[in-house]
Amino acid sequence: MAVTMRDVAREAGFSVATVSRVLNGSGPVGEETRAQVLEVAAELRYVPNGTARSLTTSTTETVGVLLPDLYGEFYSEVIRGVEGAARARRYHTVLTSVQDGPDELAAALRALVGRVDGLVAMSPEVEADVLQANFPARVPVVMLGRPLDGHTSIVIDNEAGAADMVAHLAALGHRRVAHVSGPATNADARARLAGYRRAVAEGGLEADPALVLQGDFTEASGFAAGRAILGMAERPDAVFAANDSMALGLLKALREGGLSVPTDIALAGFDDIPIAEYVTPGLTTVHVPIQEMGGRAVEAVLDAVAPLDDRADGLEAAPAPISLPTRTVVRQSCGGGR
Amino acid sequence: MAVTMRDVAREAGFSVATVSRVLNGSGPVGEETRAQVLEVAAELRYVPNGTARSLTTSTTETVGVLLPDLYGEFYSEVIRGVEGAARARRYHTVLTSVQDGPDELAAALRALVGRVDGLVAMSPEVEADVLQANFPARVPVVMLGRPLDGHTSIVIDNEAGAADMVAHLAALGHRRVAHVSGPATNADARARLAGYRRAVAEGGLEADPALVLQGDFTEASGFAAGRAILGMAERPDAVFAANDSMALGLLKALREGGLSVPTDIALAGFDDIPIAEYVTPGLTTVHVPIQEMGGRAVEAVLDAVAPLDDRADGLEAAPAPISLPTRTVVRQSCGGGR
DNA sequence: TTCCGGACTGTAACCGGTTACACCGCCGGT
DNA sequence: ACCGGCGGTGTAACCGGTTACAGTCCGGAA
Repeated sequence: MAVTMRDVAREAGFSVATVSRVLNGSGPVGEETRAQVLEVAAELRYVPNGTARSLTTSTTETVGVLLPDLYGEFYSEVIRGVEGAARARRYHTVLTSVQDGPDELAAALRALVGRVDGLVAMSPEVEADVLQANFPARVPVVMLGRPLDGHTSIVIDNEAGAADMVAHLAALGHRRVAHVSGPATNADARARLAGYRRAVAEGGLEADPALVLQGDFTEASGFAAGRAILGMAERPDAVFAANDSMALGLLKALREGGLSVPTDIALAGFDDIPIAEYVTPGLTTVHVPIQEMGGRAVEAVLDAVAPLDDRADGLEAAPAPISLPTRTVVRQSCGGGR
Repeated sequence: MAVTMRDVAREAGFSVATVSRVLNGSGPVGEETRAQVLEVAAELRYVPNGTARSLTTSTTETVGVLLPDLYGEFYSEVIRGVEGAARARRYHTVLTSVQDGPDELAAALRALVGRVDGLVAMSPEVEADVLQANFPARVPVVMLGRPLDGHTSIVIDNEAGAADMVAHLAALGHRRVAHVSGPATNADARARLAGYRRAVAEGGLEADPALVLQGDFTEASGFAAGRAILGMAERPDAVFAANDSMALGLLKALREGGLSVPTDIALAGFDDIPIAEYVTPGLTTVHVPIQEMGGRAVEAVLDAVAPLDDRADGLEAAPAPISLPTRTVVRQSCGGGR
C-alpha cells in the first residue's frame, strides 16, 4: 500500500540495507549515496512503518497506562504526569481504561502485549496472577497507588497525611474532630482512617466512636454525613473528610443546615483537587502529588526497561514501594488560614 | 525471548498455521487439536505479540490523539471523549502532545505511522502540507476545532454560541456589555468576538469600541481585564469573557474591586469547564460539548478506516466540517438565573 | 608488486505473526 | 469403481523493517 523502504531502495538504485543505514545513521554510507537516498525518500514521501520497526528492534518506545476509569480530576492529573514524563523521554503513551471486571482487564492487558515497553497500572483489580497469565514477565510493570508483590509501586503516605491534618486541626484548638471515611474496602480510605485515629490518640483529642462516619468517597455520601452531623447531640467542632469530594458534599449540607464554615465548624479534605482552591471558603486539604505519581511511575518503568537484558531471571527481590509525601494545604475552611 | 507461536506449535505437535487457526477461530480445526493447542498455550502462558499481528494484518486497533497541550480541564475532557468512543469500538488510544513547534510535530506524526489506524488531531500547527509530508494519505485524520482541507473536521459553532450569550444578556436588560476576547491569532477567539459583535449590532446594544478588551485566554489576563474595567469611567453592566478561565480572573478582580457579581455587574464565560459550576456565584457560560467533540472525532475516524479499501485514490471531495452546537447555561453570575 | 584494512554496499535471515496454496484422507454420489 | 468436495493440516511466502555476514574496491604500507 504505502511506500516502503524497498520502494525507496529500488527508486534510488540501492539496497534496502543501504537505505536503512542512511535513514538511521547506522553504518557508513557514501556522501553521494546518502544524498541520493534522502532525496528519493523525500520525493516519495517515505515514512517508515513504526510497527515493522518495533518488530525487529523489539522496542516500541511506548508506555502503557492502565486506569480504572477516566472520570474525575484525579485521573486527568495522573495522565498529565505520565504523559509529561514519557514525553521527556521521547516515549509515547497508550491509554487504556478498564472498568468491566477481570475479563476485560485480561483482554486489555493482552492487547498491550508487544505494543508497549512498560506498563503503569492503577486498577485495583490488577493482581499478580492476572499479570502473570496475561502479560509477559519481561515487561516491567509499575503499580500506582497500591503495592503489588514483585513489582515496583508508587504510593502516597495516606496515613501520615491524615495524621498531619488532624494534628493541624488540633493545633487550631479543635478537640472534637469528626472523620468521614471512605469505603472500608479501599486501602487509601483505611490508611487515612488509621492516620486520623493515630493523631486523635497522640493529640489527646476526643476519641468518641460516634465521630467516625462512614462515607464512600462520593459527594452525595459527604452530604449525607453532613446531615448526620447536623443532627448530632454533641456536634464536633471540626470535620475531616477522607477526600475532597465528600468535603464538598459536607460543605453544602452544613451550610444548608445553617452552620457557617469555618466560624461554626471547621472542614478539611484530602486530595487537593483543583476545585478545592476555587470553592468558597477555600478548602483546607491534604495535597496529594498526583501528577508527580504519574511521572515517577513512568520514570520507574523506563528505568526498568533498559536493564532488562541483565536479568538472569525475573525473580528479583520485590522492590519496596516508593512512598510520596503529602502536604497539608491551609486555606479558609478550617479557620486556620490567613 | 518471550514464548512465541512457534513454541506453542512445537510443544503441541502442530504447525504454526494450525495454532493460529485455533487462536483466531479462522479456518477449520479438529476438536481434539483445538483443545490440545489451547492447553499448551495456557500452560506456556502464551500471549500473542500485538506488533507482529499488526504488521501482517496492517491494522493496529489503535487511534492516535494529537493535542497541543495537556493542561487545563479542556483537554482532559477531550481525552475522555476520545477514549470513551474508542473503548466502545474496542480500540486503543495513543496520546501524543506536541508543543515545541513544527519539527516536533513532524516527529510526532512520523512516530505514529504504522502504529495507528487513524488520527484525531487538535493542534493548530497541523497543516495539510505537514500531514502530506509526514503521514500516509491512506490513514484517516480528523481535525478537532479547526477545519482542514481534505479532512473531516469537528468544530463548534463559536459565533452562534457567543451571539446567543450576548442576546441572553441583552434580554436581561444589559445594554452596555463588554467583551474580553482571546488572542487574535486564535480562530475560536475571533469567532466568539464576531458573535459578540453581531449580537451587539442586532440587539441594538452600545457598540463602544472601548468595551472590547484584549485577553489571551488565561486567568491572569482575565484578572487584568477586570482591573481595567474597574477603572473605566463608564463601567459596563455586563462582561462576557471569551472563555471561563478569564471569567474566573475577572470575577476575582471585580470582587477585589468591591463590586458584587451579579448585583453590580453581570459576568459570563465560555466553555463550561467543570469549575464553572462550583464557583460562587455559579458562572453563566456557553456550554461546549467537549467530550462529545472527542467522541465524534473518533467515530468519524473509525468510520473512515473501514471503507478505505474502496477508495480508488485519496482525492475525494473535502467533507464539510461537522459543527456542534453550543448551549447557554444560565447560573447565578449574570443575575438571570433562579 | 603484494597484502591488508577500512569504507561502502548487497544478500539474506530474522522478528512473530497471518494466510494462500497444496496436500491428504475420507465421504457420498453416480 | 471413480470423482468431487470438504475437513483438517502443513509449507512457505509475506508484512516492512534491521542487521550479520560477505563481498568489492581502493589506498597505503611493506
